[in-house]
Amino acid sequence: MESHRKGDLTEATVITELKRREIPVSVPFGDNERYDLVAESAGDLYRIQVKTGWLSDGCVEFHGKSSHTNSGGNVYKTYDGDTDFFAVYCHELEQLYLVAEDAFETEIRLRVEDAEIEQPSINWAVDYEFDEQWPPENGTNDATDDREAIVQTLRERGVDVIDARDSDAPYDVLLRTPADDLLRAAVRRGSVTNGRVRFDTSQTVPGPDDIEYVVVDCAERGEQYLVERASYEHTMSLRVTEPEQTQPSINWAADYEFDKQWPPR
DNA sequence: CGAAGACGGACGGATCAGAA
DNA sequence: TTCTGATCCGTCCGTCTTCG
Repeated sequence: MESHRKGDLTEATVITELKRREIPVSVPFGDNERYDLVAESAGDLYRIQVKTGWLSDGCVEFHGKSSHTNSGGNVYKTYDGDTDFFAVYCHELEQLYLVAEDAFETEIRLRVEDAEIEQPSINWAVDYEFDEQWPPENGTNDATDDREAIVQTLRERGVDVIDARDSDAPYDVLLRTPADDLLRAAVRRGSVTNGRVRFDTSQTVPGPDDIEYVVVDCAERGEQYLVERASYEHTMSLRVTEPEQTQPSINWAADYEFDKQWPPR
């Protein structure tokens, strides 16, 4: 079967699977969007890109990238931020998987058969089965756990941190400088996507009137970053690898490492 | 060192718009 | 009407990196 028909079949199958679970599904008008479906859970809308998974060496494999050809050859583009989840349907197994867009870079293999050598890095397919992943967690408990862990790490650095969790204050913590100043800060978990440390810059992060800093903890890089809230307006990411095109406006993660920024001048 | 994951690329197919 | 380039897609494969 040619690729487009197979893709259509997969999309139809995924819609059927979602409807069978009584999940509200919408299909964007036209095919100009980089997601195929919108699914609703508890009032939240999630963009879903449907992918066909194929069985290879005991793994369900799929690509989280699109490719096309131009005069310069092949061009590959990831769905960086254009979708929330990949719904992967494997026709051989008749199984639907749900993988978060930020769970990998360009490709992931979900192991369905036992590996000859057990490795902690194995992505077991059962962990990604749709019913295991849906509904997406709203993150409330995770956020609390994250904040505690981040605060703990800050204290291990010797920073005097006052946790404002139980207050109504817009900030998460107060950071006491060696000069005895108290700085209002939000703490957020960061993750590496396409060579950039990204963190939540949505409306849940207070504005520069309410906080002075955002502490970003990136477990993947084992690093904490200190970002001045006034240094960005809406979005912010920190470059960890060289981009294809160098730009003067790049925010290099190394410049924001906590130890380099603390204490603030 | 070997196995598995990650990454990048080649290739084939379809559709559409614009130019010749 | 035909051709070409751009924009999508899925499938397959080679190579590099990581880890036990």
